Amino acid sequence: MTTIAPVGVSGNLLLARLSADDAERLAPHLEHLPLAQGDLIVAAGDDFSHAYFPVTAVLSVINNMSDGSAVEIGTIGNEGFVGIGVVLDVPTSLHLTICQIPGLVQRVPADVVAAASVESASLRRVLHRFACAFMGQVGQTAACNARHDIEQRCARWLLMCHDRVGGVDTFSLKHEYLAIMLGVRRTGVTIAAGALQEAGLIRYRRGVIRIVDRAGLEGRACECYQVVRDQFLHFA
Amino acid sequence: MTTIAPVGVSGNLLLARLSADDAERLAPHLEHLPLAQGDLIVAAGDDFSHAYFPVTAVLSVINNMSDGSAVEIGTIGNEGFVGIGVVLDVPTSLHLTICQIPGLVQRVPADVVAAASVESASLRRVLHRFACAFMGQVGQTAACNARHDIEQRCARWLLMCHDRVGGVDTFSLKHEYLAIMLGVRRTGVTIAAGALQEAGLIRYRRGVIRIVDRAGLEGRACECYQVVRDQFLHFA
DNA sequence: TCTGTTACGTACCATTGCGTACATACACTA
DNA sequence: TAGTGTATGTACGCAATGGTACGTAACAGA
Repeated sequence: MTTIAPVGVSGNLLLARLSADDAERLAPHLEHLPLAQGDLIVAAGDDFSHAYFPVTAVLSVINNMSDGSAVEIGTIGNEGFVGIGVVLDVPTSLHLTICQIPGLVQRVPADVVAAASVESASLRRVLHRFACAFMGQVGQTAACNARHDIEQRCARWLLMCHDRVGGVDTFSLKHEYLAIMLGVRRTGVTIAAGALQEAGLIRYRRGVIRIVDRAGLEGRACECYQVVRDQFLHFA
Repeated sequence: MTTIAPVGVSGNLLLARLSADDAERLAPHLEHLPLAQGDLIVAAGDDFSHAYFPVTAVLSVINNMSDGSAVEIGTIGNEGFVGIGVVLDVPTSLHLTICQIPGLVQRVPADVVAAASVESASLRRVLHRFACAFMGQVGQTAACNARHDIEQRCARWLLMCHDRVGGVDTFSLKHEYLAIMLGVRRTGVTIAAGALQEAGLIRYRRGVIRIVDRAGLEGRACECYQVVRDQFLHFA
């Protein structure tokens, strides 16, 4: 049981935006949790035990296919939370959510969040608005998967991660995981990432990527990066 | 101003499921509206004037791209409604929504639905649950677009339409529109539809399609059809 | 019945991405 | 410093799809 206080500028942006009153509803129940890559947040079909508010971790919301493959439909970092169903009276998660970039999350028991969002219109509003923004992200991803090539999507994904790890240019990410996220072959990512590295935009070293030229990367990414970012800013 | 009464078995399934009390909140404001193919429901960035409850019409929620192309991210028929933002305190629509299969819709002014869903937990619950189900559909579509080929997606789309037009085997649908929905070339749809027709599953005649062998069509569709349908049943 | 329009069918080549197999190189450990 | 596991790089044939152009057939209206 920890307070919301120590998170400071690198805390979860939704929590940081809450009124003192709303923050007080959650604070006694907030729990810090370090996550490693691959850690399970919630499985598809399971009930949410908590709502998760990433601080430095980046989480992937994943749609599993019957053939065992998986495709990421959305990414959630410190700008959002996992557990939209908790505030929509739907206890069960439709999707698998895992930790993609290791880091810290805060979590609050699902029933606390559910009750608090029933009581407080302002809290409800913050969480509902994120739900809409996330819906926008998933929709943009659907279109992106239909129309954009691997290199563009790869660049977009790296940018979205970069935004969320909080000023750090280097983070851990294997080609193989990125391939799963994008729903493409591992070698497809190797080729795309190779092109981005050749252009001097990123630097790969055995599972660790460094963003070298962010602006250049934005130029290679599809519009979806900007669209989703603008939607979040609009709903913030 | 019409009542909910005359819709009968072919009415909107969400409205039909409301308690007498909740139905009474909306009934005085319900308005019937016939729609033609292509009619605009709400444009991206516009505020919702109404929430729309399809009866026999099938609506497409569309993500526009900067190059002018468009990709459908979800389909809404008599099992749902358009205007999730209305009940989530987000007045603005992120997406373009148009009528894809002509038919009847019912609509209620946005402020009425918003107020009613604040007052009634049971109404809110029905609408929120649909919002989650729709999120599931959009997510499945994102994965589908990444992994499944045109013929599978084509079959899936036809089945989803067939489910929603209420027992009618024949409906109006040009290859060109379907191509836009799937985010593929028009000739790609022609080839896929040709294969389905060759197999005796459908019959095309200048913009009018007839579902001949529904079970066969289900065999050609990707898993996404069943997944989305099961999700809706689960949330109904 | 003629004619124009529209929707569908076909064809061709370029490109992308898949599936697979295998080679290389880095980092850790002994 | 050699060995080992793992992450990345490369290669090749094939299938799917894109972009484009053009042919054909059904329907509508004159």
